[in-house]
Amino acid sequence: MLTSAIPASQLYDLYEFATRMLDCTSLQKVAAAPMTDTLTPSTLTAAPLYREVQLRITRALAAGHWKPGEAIPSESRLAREFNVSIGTIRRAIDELVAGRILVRQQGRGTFVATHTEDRTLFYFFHIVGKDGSQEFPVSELLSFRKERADAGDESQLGITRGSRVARVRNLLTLAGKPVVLDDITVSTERFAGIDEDTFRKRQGTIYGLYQARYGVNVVRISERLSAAHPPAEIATLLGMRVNQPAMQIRRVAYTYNDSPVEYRQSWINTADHEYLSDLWKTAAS
Amino acid sequence: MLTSAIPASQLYDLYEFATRMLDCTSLQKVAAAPMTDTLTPSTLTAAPLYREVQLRITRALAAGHWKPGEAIPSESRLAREFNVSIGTIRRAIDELVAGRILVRQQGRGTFVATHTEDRTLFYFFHIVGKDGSQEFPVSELLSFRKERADAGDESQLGITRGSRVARVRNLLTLAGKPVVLDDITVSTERFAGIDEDTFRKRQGTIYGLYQARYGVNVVRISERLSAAHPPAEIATLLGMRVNQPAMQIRRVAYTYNDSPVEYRQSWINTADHEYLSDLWKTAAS
DNA sequence: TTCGATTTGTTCGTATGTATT
DNA sequence: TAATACATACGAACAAATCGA
Repeated sequence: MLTSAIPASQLYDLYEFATRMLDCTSLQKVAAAPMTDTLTPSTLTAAPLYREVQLRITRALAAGHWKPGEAIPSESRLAREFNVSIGTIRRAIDELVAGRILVRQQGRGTFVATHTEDRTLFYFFHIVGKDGSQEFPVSELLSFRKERADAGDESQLGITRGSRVARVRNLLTLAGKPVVLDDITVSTERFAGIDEDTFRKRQGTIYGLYQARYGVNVVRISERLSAAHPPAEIATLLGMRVNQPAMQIRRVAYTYNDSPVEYRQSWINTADHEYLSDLWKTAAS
Repeated sequence: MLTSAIPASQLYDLYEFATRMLDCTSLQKVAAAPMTDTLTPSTLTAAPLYREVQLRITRALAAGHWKPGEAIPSESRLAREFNVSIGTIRRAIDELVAGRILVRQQGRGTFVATHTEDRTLFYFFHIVGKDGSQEFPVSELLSFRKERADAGDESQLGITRGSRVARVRNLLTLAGKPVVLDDITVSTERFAGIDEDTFRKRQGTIYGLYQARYGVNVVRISERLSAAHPPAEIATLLGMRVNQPAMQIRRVAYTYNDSPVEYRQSWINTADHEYLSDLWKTAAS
């Protein structure tokens, strides 16, 4: 859930935003302390300063203050606004960049990451050919329904049972073969007015749709995989014989502050494809 | 997920990234430049200074200069040795810490990560109960053989066909039930004198054994998952009925410099357990 | 094309805080 | 208590990329 009390519809300029944050932050004494003076050990700093800055930037992102694809204010500007050194700003942004939430570009600025870029796609899409080839999936909408949330939705999405949800069935094709069947559930409260056409006529990925049209920025996913025999209906859709094993994935997608926004149950035909879990090649190779 | 309008030529960000890193390796001349002198901007430094430092620290680790569990020299000492500022040293170490290769402890020092700590175990072990519970597996050695490398070993481990390998079959039990069957292959060249007793009488994890006894530090793994019917023999070992689906995992474990050291084919009984892929909860939550 | 302003990237140095021994 | 080591924060200077005049 969004921790900020600021409605996303409202727009504040940065200064106003910063002051408001100063007012409503509980750790205000830290930030309000005169940084220009020598750092008095009065602090009681439960958290270091860069975490406070990071938290406030994250809150601004969650509040939709800076839209995906847009630049956030420059480091020097943020340093002035928050009254901290530019090094502290960089430190705060570092982790957001590492978490693919922000993207830095030398000479241009720092931007809110979008789901429209190639490299972010394979951060969330892990199906590759058994020969190791990475292909872009072709998406086909199979069905769209509006229903009431069940127990599973309640536990995975943190919404109350009986609230309204949209369920989308989507088929992904790789190299002409059906490979992934997704059953997607989202709350229609968060995605107000979502309908079949929204999905059908979208450009790009589903997470790109969430981001561009609803301001919901998926920044992290958690997946649980197992092997099972899919129901006959699903086996057919995936072009599988009955009694052939498939991989089942249950995914929860999160936006800022670990707030769950989408629950997705998938079946994967692993005849020619597999799930790649590559625990990050860091630069420390 | 995506309409495949993008040419396949743009696919490989990872590849591009890896290549850049390779270039880094080939920039040895830079690293060989006398760091003891004042840093002349003459360098042709394609890579920044902190990368050079990082590379040299990594090389020292790979050379077994500092053993797992031991402290590396202090930041101030390293700064003197390399004749760079302490900030540059910290920057170089940052990524190694993020990659779980080093561990910092305030007031104590910076240590080479070991596979004996609880928290590092679940970095490489992803099987959890379907209720989300994380248990410590009990390991049982089923067989040990020495053979010649086949084509699979050649491609996965980068060793020549016909060279000597050791093959270990290992069963992992969780909460009293057999869940994971591992078929492990390593080169006896890298693990000289390895035998059945080495595995049987080890303390702790297998990667802990590699680390403590052979100085081989596994720092990264890459896994490819699919669903299949296991052979009857394996189904029996896992307490599964025939024709019941299981998850198959092919894992390559790497040490420093992306050098492969172990190839492991696993079967998972996903009746009560599943594979957890949790793309890092960063502190930026 | 050149130039200058802006923005991020790198490196240095210093001071101080905090945890460990 | 003192010394050591990592953690945080500040600031300065310059490099490199970008963009528009």
